[in-house]
Amino acid sequence: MAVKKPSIHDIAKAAGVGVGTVSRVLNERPNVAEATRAKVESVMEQLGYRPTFAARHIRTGRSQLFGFLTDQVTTTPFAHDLIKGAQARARQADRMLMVIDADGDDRVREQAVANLIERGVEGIVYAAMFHHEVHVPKALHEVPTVLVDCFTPNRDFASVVPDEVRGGREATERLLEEGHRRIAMVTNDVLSTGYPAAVGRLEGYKEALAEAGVPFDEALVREGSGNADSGYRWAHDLLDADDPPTAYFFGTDRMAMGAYFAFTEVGLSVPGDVSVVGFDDQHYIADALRPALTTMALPHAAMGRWAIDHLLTAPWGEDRPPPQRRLPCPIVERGSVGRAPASDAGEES
Amino acid sequence: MAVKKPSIHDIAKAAGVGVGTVSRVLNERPNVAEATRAKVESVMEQLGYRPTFAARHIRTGRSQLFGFLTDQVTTTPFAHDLIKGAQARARQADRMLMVIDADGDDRVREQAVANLIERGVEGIVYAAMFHHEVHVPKALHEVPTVLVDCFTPNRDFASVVPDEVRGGREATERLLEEGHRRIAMVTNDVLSTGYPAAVGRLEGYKEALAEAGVPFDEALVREGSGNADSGYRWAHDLLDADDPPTAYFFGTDRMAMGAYFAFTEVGLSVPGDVSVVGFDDQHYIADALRPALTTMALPHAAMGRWAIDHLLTAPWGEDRPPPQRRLPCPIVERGSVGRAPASDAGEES
DNA sequence: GATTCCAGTGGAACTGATTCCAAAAGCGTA
DNA sequence: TACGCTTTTGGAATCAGTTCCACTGGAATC
Repeated sequence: MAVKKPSIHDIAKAAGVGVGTVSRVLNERPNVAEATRAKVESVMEQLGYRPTFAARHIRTGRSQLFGFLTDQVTTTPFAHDLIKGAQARARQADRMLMVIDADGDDRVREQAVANLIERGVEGIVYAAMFHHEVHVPKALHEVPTVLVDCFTPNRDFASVVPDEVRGGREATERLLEEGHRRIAMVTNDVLSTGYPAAVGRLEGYKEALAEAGVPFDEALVREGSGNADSGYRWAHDLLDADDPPTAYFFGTDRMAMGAYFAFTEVGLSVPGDVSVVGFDDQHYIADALRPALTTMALPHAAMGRWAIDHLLTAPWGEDRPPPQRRLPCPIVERGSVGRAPASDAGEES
Repeated sequence: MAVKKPSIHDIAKAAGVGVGTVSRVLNERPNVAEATRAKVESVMEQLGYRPTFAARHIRTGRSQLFGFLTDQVTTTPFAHDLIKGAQARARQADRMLMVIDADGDDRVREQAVANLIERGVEGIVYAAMFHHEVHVPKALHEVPTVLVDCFTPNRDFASVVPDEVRGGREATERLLEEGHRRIAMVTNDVLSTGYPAAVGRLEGYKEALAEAGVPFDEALVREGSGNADSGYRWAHDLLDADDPPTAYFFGTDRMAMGAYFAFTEVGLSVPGDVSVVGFDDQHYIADALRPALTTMALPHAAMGRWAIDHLLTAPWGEDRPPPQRRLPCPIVERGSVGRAPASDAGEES
């Protein structure tokens, strides 16, 4: 059977040196004679030596490890970008990531945090899959923590979330820029949920209109539910109006997709007849639509990166209020926004 | 500043017992007097004791850890189901998962494997994001490994992949069952790639036709490229034929989505006029289409589960050829398959 | 009353690294 | 040749656990 893995002592014996010397070679410390270093290295090579990380960890106290915990059933394809962003930053700092999907189970969640702490993580990223308020395991207070795409009621953790208001504003501005004045907005959830993604995007929409001097018209707003069906229905509903909108801002790409079907059914073309901006940049959908959908990207990778970066660089243990960071949602230009019909264009024409 | 974390020795001293006793309590070993156990536990509670996993690992040699390595830029939302499946199985066995996205970079990949080995992983899952042949870092031979959704040329690793042929067959059978006889098939990639997903699904399509006694008709097959545009174009192309198909089997859901647009444009309704089956079960698309798309699900969660299960239970070190497992792609019935028009129905009617 | 037996316990040895101190070796200069 | 540096080296102590062996003391058996 496989022989026991060699330890630093085996290497020392085989190379005829002391363990200290082997350790020095391993860590590329100075003050090792070139000949000795070569000798030790060749012995390591020969015996197929691999250092045991756990031993180093226990002695130095450094685990070089971060925990990454996602909080609930992730029916979204978002998780991966978040993880990738976090991991990229972690790799730069020579750290690894332990990913756990708690899958909406509170016991699993608690257990996961305990496990991570026992494994000595230097910090934990707690990521939600959509922007909302969360209640986290109390054990998180034992270790540096950053919340991603979520926040606690009393803001007692650092947190990084998308800037929904600004996203909504910029989406609307893009449409105004092309001369549109009758711009419909379908929220990505009912407002009564209080979700920042629903409330904030609408808020941004209003801000942009106000700034452009376009009066807000209640009749152009619908409370959607985020899915394709909802987009389809509300699009038809808005199309039935006396003076239908020339542009649509949907709170999700999925709703925009549903709306595309509605437009196709009534013979309207995008962006010739109507312009559309989505939200989320689910590129599998946005890229696949014809024409491809212009949409606001959620800064998942950036949030993941920010979270790890904060864990790496922030001074922990001090008591000042933890930062609540908002990251912008960049617009992704594809092909669904066009000039407003001349008859409808405002003062710009 | 925060006081040093208490160790097992601190607990022993505080509780007035030996370290051995504390260890016994910690591991719920027998032969500890009830009073002692209670005393020790209360002290642990008081001092906020957390065992240090690394120390246990180093002594017992058990890391309770698996590595999960994805091999390239994962533009797909698939990764997450795979991870979830693997993690669910790992949790059952009280193991954790270290996830690394190598992102197509060979150096990162090598480095990642080395890191995982140094961290003492009990095994590594190497997952591709689409079914194809891969070349893996040689260091993987040092540790039990399972390949997911991929395989090596000489089959020297255990591997678990979707049963593409069977998936293609069952998708086609579903259509035949409803009386369709002119069934188009658009492959999810050009066949010259040799990808099992492209070649295999077509193969299954042919098998199903043969079994049903329906002659294979070259004119009903197109080599697609997987994306929505490709589906849109080939659908129009097929619709232009003298005797257009009554049913379509697309190698990806995205192509099916593109085709939906084509059907809408020419005024055909699904499933009344044409039936459609997709592949991949990208539910964000499949659920969002109207009607929702019937499609074949890739067994991602099942593959992840199988991989960890194999690592946990297979006898390692023996030399028999590693298993090459194929898992079925279950059909997900939604609403896009209907009865063939009477005029077109075969002997079944 | 002596002899087993065993549950309960303490603590030394060990795991594989790092760290640090003391000692050895090498080198230049007086 | 002796002296003082610096460089190089060996190895004990340490980290936080587990494991195992030896030792109690009380109950059961003879």
